[in-house]
Amino acid sequence: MTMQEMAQGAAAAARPAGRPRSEKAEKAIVEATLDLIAEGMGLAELSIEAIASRAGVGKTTIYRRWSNKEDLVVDALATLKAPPPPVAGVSVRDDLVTLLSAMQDEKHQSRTRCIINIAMSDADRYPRLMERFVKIAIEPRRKAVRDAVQRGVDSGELRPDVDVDVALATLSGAMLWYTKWGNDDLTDDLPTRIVDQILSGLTTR
Amino acid sequence: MTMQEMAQGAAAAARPAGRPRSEKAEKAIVEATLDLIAEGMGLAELSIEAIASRAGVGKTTIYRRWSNKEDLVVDALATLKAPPPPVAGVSVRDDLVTLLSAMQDEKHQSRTRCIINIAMSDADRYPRLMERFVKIAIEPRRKAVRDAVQRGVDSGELRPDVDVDVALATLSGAMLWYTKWGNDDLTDDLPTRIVDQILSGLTTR
DNA sequence: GCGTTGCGAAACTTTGACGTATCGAAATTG
DNA sequence: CAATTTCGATACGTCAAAGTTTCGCAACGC
Repeated sequence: MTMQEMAQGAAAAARPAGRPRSEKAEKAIVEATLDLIAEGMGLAELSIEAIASRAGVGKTTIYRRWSNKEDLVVDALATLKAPPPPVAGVSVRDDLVTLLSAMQDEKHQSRTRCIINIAMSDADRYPRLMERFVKIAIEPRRKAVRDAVQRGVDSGELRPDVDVDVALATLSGAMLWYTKWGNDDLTDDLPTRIVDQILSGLTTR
Repeated sequence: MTMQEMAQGAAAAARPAGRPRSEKAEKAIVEATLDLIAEGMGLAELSIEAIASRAGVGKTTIYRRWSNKEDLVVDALATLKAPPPPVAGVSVRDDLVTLLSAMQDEKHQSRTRCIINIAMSDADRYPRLMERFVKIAIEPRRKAVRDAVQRGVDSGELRPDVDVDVALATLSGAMLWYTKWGNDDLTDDLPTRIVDQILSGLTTR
């Protein structure tokens, strides 16, 4: 074995000779998949042929990489690097408003709308997909809100007996509710109204 | 026309002679449809043949009554008479706990699990179905919570500046969140914890 | 340049559900 | 009993999508 062969084996991990797989095609396939999901297509209706057509790619090129639809979707979703929702600053109230506003904005960005659609519609079926999906998409957002609330408890800004889990469910659930069944009147001040009302409570003081 | 013919015409609305349609078969079809939906089958995967098989019925018997899948599902869902969630009593807090507890219980009853599954998964596609579905399943529950909150505002138990819509989203959304992504630790006191925390707020007093 | 492998396009087979038709049996009216 | 209609079962043609194969061309290593 020559030194060149050794170096090649280590670096390229045994390039098998022949035309290398197109990185561009792979990208296009993943993009097309996410686009179709973002447009509201459920996993059941999502067809390989639609993906191939949208990506301008032959079906062969897809099947050479993924053996079935679920594998492809798993990988596609994995590329949605959970952007740690915009980090926050000083007051709990402002942090929460920032996080909820980000959630609201994401409903309009087609790329992250995937997350909502999949999570709401196809979560139960496709359990294998869900495991990974929760990890990459749901958990970071959950953690961001949870951390903000916990920070408030630690700093004394919030009551020490606050149930962080319930607070998380309340805040995120409210945005979820409006996203799904709101009357399209998702005004910009909605996150503010939600946060302020949750923080101050409903009862007369 | 004899009197007998008249009476018969009025009572049976012109029975056309021949074997009458089996009420039992009709029931079995609707039941099978709801069962399959409750088991997590989406409308896309739901097949007429699966319904016929489950109901122990020929496909003919289905197609004789409904011309397509959507019509059948609409009628099936319509049989889920929205049970006006258990009426409430005196304090807003108790009323809300009652309503949220009812929501929690319904997640375990397969018959009403249909509502959640359909609402979350197939709401966007099938708009014609949604119109009727919202009316019979979503709206009554929404109204019950909203009324309870409004009652509290009117009685002075809640602050007069409470945003009823936001309160509704907060309460219902929290339960929705737990139902969908909760850690299975849906303890019986969850509704109590949610209501109490929303009522009292998070900030130190 | 030559062998190898990937490419997109298209043809192909298979699968599963749709919706219709047909069958003998059963239920009902007259 | 005769006519009519529904019953469950099954077979049928259609269609959409899955998944496989083939083809001519392109890209890479040697």
